[in-house]
Amino acid sequence: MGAKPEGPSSAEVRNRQQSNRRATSVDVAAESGVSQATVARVFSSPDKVSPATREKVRSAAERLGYVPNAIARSLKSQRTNIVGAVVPAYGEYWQNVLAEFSRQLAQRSYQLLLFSFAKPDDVDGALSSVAQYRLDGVILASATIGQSQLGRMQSSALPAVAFNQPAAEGLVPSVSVDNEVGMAELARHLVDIGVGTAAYIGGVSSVSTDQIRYRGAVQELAEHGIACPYIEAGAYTYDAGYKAAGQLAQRDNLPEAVMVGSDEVAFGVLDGLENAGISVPRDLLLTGFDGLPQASWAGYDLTTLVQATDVLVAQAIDVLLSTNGAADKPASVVVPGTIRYGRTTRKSDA
Amino acid sequence: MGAKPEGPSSAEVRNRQQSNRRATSVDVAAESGVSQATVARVFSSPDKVSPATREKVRSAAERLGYVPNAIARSLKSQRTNIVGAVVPAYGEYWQNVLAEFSRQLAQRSYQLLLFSFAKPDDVDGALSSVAQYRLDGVILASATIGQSQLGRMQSSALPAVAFNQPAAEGLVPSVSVDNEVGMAELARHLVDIGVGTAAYIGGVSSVSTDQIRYRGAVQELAEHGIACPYIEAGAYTYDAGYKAAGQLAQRDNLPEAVMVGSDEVAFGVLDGLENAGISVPRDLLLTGFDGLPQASWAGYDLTTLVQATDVLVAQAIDVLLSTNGAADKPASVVVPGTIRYGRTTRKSDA
DNA sequence: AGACCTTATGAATACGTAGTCATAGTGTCA
DNA sequence: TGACACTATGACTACGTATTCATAAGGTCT
Repeated sequence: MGAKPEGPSSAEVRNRQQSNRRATSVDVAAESGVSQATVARVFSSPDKVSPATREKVRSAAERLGYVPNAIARSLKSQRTNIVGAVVPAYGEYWQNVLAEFSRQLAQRSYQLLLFSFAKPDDVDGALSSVAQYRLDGVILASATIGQSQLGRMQSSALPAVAFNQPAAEGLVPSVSVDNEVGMAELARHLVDIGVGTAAYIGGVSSVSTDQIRYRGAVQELAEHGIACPYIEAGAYTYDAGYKAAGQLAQRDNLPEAVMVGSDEVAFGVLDGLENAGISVPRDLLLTGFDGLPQASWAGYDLTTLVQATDVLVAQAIDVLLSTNGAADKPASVVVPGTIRYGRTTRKSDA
Repeated sequence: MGAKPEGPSSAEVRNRQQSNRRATSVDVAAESGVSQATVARVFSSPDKVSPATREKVRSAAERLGYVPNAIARSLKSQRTNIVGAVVPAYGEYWQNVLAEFSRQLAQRSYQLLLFSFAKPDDVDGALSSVAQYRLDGVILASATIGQSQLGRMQSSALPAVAFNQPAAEGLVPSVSVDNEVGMAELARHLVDIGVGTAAYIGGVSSVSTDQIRYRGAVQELAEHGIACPYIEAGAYTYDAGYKAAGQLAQRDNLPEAVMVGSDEVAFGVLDGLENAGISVPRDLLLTGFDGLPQASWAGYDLTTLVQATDVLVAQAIDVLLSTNGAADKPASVVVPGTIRYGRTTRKSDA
């Protein structure tokens, strides 16, 4: 008789497993002989509970396999500990950014809820989806989020931060790399090594980062009397770059250098040029933008502007989670980039 | 007097904006003169409400800027419409898989909640985090999720599916590419083109996919009297492959072909070999595994086993969302891969 | 010892929705 | 016309937790 450890409790357990219902704080309260309020306190503010009670509750919880229900917690406390991210489904750059967000948010014990979209048209759907979950904040990545959509965000109570989306400045707090200066510095580098003619290959000309990066290149080059025609690849993909390079190669007057608006496109351009018999850097110099991991791979070894993704992301999270209602004007953080000097601008005839 | 469209309503709006509180179904009910229940029905099962009422409620909701609260809905309905994903934070392969999951889940109007981890030790934290949210299911990616952790998943009520994680078979429903046969087919391809000696470079030898892929290579090669020593790169990264290639190059007896357990490592191996003056495919043939987008890039043009990520993901989602309690044994889906023939196994002396 | 403060706990309530049950109204058939 | 089926709607409750308020116990100070 005396060897029976906890009679009613194990019956409890069996009942619950049978009914296949997760244990609640009420169950734990009954099991440990305290009130539901105390159970809640044990899991949310343990120091308000005496050590003895705490232990009693903890062990009861363990026995029942109790896990606090974050949904209920969120409903009551009005915070979800979840940050949303509206991001394009594809693209090396965004995948890297996303991974970094996820990592840093996890460190702060936030989760990341993903709202990805394949086509720009899907953004609306993603955004209205976002509104349903009462997130603690939302990251708006991708420049294909329109002004009107940003405006709607602005009027909603949801804290938001635009990531690398210069067009959002003034509407929504934003964090970006210094696109214009970065591209200008790359241009300056080309000037320094004696380039006399150049061209620029962008992804999609209507995208704000594309425009600003191009502007940086044009202005810097113009100061040295160098023109810089714009070529549109049509997408931010390897293939688009590959094709653009093919067309460029057919021209009779090849520029001495080509500046590409993003690394992923630049890889395509590089391979496309080689395929057309144009050797980089022998026949033509090449620069990228973003600083993707692949840019450092020996196969490419691309000169590019490296975005400090970790810093950008850290800033974005700071802005997002410290959005006190007292913000009169949306913050707008700009982080400088760093040039990575690769073989694609190493003049062989130097 | 008669020109005043809706007196109390606009006051309502102002009050709410002032108090900065989101409108609820109760507010909408008051505004439109119906009960809260009817408002709820308009948004969850519209066909149970007469068209007239429906319209009345919709317009009131619009006026108040009402958006249904998914948290409350989830609490009540016991389903969240959210699927969790436990995934390594880094690695090309996982990033691609994740993007595909996100895309396909969005299509089925599910959201993806990300639990990424940087080190294998962080998996525990991620998993206990997962348990708090009452997700509709969870995707366990990465082979670094241990057996005991899988066992715990199994006993929890949460539907789970292991993605490309052969070790999980029998414990948890799983979906994988056919690692063993895939690698064997690559080996067979090498045999067919006359390779006489080979080596295998894996990532981490304790990982189950690594072991199974190696087994596939070894067995097929053994049938043709070819040995295949195992070399461990130490990580599933470009750098690890690059270093491994450097060490391999110092040997005096170079194999005719090297099979690498994953594309990302293979890229490193390729560049590392070239760096050591070993030309692929002239001096050595090379195969990868996974079928990353970069494998098709002209710069690499790698022979590899392409995983049909879209199919794998679709299968995983199916298994996850159709997990009827009636499943006696965990399903275990294996999807065949397809060889991509690139320049890295194109014998120049043929 | 009385007044007072601190700590630990419980009872009760609210978060915003979905679903159950009851009810009034409307139409159908014999 | 009465019995019956069906539709549209409202009142009410439950989901599982956090928090406020009240209360009891214990400790401290003069």
